[in-house]
Amino acid sequence: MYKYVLVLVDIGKLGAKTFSYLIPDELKDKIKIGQALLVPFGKNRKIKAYVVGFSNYLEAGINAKYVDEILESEALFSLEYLKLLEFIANYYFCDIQTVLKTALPQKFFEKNLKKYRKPNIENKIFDIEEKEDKNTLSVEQQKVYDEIIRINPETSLIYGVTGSGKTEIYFKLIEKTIKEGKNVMFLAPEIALVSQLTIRTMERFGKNSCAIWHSSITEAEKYDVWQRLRHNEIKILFGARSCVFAPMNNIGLIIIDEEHDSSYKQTMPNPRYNALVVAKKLAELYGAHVVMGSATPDITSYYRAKNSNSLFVLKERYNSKTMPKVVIVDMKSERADGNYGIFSRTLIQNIERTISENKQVILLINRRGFSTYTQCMSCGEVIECEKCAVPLVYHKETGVHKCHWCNFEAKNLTVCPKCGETALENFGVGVQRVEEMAKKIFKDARIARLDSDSLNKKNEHIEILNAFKKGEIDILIGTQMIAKGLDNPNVTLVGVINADLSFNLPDYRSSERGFSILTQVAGRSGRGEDEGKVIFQSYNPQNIALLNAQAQDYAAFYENEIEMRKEFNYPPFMKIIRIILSSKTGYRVEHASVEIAERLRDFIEKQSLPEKIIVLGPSACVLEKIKGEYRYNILIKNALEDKGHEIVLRFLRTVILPKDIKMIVDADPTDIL
DNA sequence: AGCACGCCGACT
DNA sequence: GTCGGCGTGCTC
Repeated sequence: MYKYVLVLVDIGKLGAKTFSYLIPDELKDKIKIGQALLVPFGKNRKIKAYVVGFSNYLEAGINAKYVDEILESEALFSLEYLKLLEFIANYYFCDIQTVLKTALPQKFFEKNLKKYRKPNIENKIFDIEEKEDKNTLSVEQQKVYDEIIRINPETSLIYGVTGSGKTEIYFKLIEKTIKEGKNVMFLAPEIALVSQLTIRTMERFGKNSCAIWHSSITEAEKYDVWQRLRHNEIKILFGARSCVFAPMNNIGLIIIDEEHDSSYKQTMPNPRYNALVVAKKLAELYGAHVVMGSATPDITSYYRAKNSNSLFVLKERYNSKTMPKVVIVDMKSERADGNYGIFSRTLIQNIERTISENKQVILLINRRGFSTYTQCMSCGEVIECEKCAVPLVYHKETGVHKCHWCNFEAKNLTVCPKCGETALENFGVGVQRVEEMAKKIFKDARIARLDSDSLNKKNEHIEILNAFKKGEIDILIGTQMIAKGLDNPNVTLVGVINADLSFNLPDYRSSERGFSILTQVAGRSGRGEDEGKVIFQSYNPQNIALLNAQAQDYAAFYENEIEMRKEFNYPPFMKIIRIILSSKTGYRVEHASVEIAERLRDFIEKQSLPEKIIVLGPSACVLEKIKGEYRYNILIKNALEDKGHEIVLRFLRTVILPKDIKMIVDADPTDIL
């Protein structure tokens, strides 16, 4: 029997920590993992703490106190659950407390200790009419479904062009899983998509035993859903990234729709987890299956699926709709012909025709604000954010120069901060400029803009989308937000103002992202009866990824991309772990980075695994200064999967940094800027 | 978070 | 000379 119980407490902004307490005799055998205890903390304070483990010894110098009592005898999570979180902590190089703090609803840590009543909230915001199951699978869909069942891989990838009806296959799989008495977790990358999916699925399966889990549901609801999950009252759980932390038992199937989407990876605070990785681990723990789907799969997912006989392809559009016709317009020759505008003649003509036919247009410009940078025409100074070393972006609507990295805003900036001349000019094209130009050119058209800056006003986003759906808007102009999910049969033209933008970031995944965005927007065109058209404007029309996107040929894109990945040792051939060091003082981080990289190389050399782990850097990050912090990064490429990970983890445990230097470790980063 | 310890300005 | 400012650090 154990002497001490290991407990998680939540102490303010510093995050959660674990502490050890003595188990009093009367509570021996009664304390279990996942229970809430009342423990003394600091001077005459009592706080709530969750049981996360047991032990028989203490670190030197610690004076353990006794547990007061058990607050909630019913466990809120299981040992398996903790194991999952432990895996995440190791994989993403952070401590288990941080993972626990992210995973558990905040309500768990509430100060007041009064007993919780079950909140009388229905986690069902929808009015659902159950529809009859009259949708039969097409021959191709049925074939894919049968193959998945026959081969039965742990992880399947359905690669199907937009509109090929992946959802119908998901439904069949859900049906089968539920019949077998198991539960389903259904993930989508964004809350809006989760809602759509939920409605469709509930129409099909009824709304009983369904629930939703993502960062925007209320704490009370989360608490309620948590309890229902613990009592196995939920059969289908819909959610976004954080849904993988919901304590669902008896999972038989995890569906991950739009698996290529970068939202599945948490980039900001630790743990920087990827829901796909967690889902696979979850599935492993429960003997469940993972089924992923995408029209533009993640290169790594596709590679793995292809090489493990778990790739399933849907080639045809459902209801045999034709794919939209895609045209690339060479903006260089447009200039040579004297058109220096944002819109090519082809695009203008097509927009005019589309509107005159009472059809709708979507224009994508992957850049917020009015312009891309502001320069002084007197001294040449480019206006940068003082804290971030990136150009400030002019937002005409609000008359403000804004930093897209720290949200700093300079108001009424009319004179050059360096030379004092009134000679500032805005260069480059952002959504706001496109909107302005479009309003000038298409005077009679009803035009709206949708980007993350227009989200400030509540509900504006939804109102715009509704208006567009109702046909009250002719041209919808937006950033990549509009590339996803929009299903509007009246849209027959999609224009991409600058198709080169996404390809030109100094990052190994920029081609993949570019291809994916272009393919996704292209898929917004021609979803109804009429054939769709897509126009990509480009200054580099020979770009292979762009041509692949034009041909909507993922397989060709994949073949090119995988060659590059192989040649330069990028994923899937080697995994990346990125160490970012930062500090207010530039030379301090630089020195620390050099030292750490050296020690890391030594450490790895001692393992004698030549060429299996490569350490690159340190080098200044592409974004070398953010929020006043200078940034350096070390890139580790690892061909040993888990073993390499383990070596890096062991090394990192030996690192002690001066406190003015911060370190972030990002496993499988989505970008390396 | 709370509560203690700790080293510099204006007060009965 | 002291009361108290909230900066920093610790809580099993």
